[in-house]
Amino acid sequence: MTLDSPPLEMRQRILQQATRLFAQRGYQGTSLQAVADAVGIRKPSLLYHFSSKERLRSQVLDSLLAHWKQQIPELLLGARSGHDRFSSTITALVRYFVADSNRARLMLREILDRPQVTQALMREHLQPWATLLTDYIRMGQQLGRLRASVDPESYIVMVVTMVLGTVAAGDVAASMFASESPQSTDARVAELVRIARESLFLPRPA
Amino acid sequence: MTLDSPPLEMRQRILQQATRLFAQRGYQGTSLQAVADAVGIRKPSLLYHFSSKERLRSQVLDSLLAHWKQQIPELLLGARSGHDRFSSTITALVRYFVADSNRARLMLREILDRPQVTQALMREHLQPWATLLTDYIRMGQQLGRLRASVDPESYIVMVVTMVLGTVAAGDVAASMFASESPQSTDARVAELVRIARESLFLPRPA
DNA sequence: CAGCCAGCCTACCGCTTGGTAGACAGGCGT
DNA sequence: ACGCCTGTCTACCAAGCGGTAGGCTGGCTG
Repeated sequence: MTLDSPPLEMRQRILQQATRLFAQRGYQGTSLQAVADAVGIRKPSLLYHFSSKERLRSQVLDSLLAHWKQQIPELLLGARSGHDRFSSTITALVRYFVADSNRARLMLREILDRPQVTQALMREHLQPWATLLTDYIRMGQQLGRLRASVDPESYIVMVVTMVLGTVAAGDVAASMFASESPQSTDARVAELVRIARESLFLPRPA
Repeated sequence: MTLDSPPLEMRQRILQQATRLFAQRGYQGTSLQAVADAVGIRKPSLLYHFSSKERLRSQVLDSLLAHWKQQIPELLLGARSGHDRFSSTITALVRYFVADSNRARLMLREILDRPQVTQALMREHLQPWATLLTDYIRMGQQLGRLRASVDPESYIVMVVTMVLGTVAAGDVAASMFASESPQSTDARVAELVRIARESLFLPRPA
């Protein structure tokens, strides 16, 4: 058989489909057969590239975190003022997850399925940046620009939780309103940013 | 064999264990065998009470929503003023999920696993109360007590998302900070309430 | 006291699962 | 030209799955 199109890195085609399926149906809800079907190969061919389902999971996760590890620094170190930092950070965070909601779903599922493993992963990859952000907040508080009542650590965690939750579960949660509501993801994201901003910054002194 | 202790409504013992296991390991990740073991009976005995795994799932969910359908009205209709209503509603919401975090985990898992089915369920059970809450917010806005920039529907959805996310994923998300951080669930809940309040109410005119 | 039936059991079924063994095809270096 | 090695395949396996058939037992009812 002749291949007219290049194989396009089978490994990455598998990772892509596995990411999608794990995010949508969960790890336990996705069979290797289903992944193989989605890619268009047989199951043993899949197991040739990833020697077990568990290894496939961990490499799917790795590829997601690698993306982060590369993008976070430039975003966080780019902005100048406090307001700049706030909006650039939060819009980058939101944009990353909105661009492909499977990222949020996958992350949330891992948190639910394997809390301890995921804890270790987050600590390893995110801790320096998280503490950097809390430092910024404490600085802003001392300068009198941010509310003194903000608990920096909890605030960061809450914002991340909001973003993850909104992207992964927003549409469904929004269905508690009438079916023909004009509510969109954009509207919810806008409200998220508003909530995050107004609960962080002090109102301008007149 | 003699039964010295009364059977204590086997159905509910099963529902209880199934709720716990579905919340912790997910529906697909929980075998009927595991549920039967947790209860202390054999698998066919379980299937005598719930004729299929799918039916067990739906009745687990029903029992959770029934709790809501009973508690929500009294909480929402009890409070008087706007501030009363805000704090009583949000603390009731938080307390319900904090009391047993499996409730939040289960809800989140259902949202991820079966978005459409869960959408229908939420609409059916929550819609009247959700719209009641948005009415309250709009009233508060016209009275000049709540920020005009609040988008009522999105705001409600965001608060619910925050509560669910905080209870179900808070501990794990908090691990992005150093292992020996003194951060507790209580601290995060307090910050949640602060965020919700400060982004909703207008600051007191001096 | 006889019969029934709710409730739990043992034994089993077909099917899917994650994973393995081993054949085969094509490209590549020697 | 030859052997080798990468990548895919068919065929298979044991284990676990959700679910069924049917037997036993003990308490309630006629």
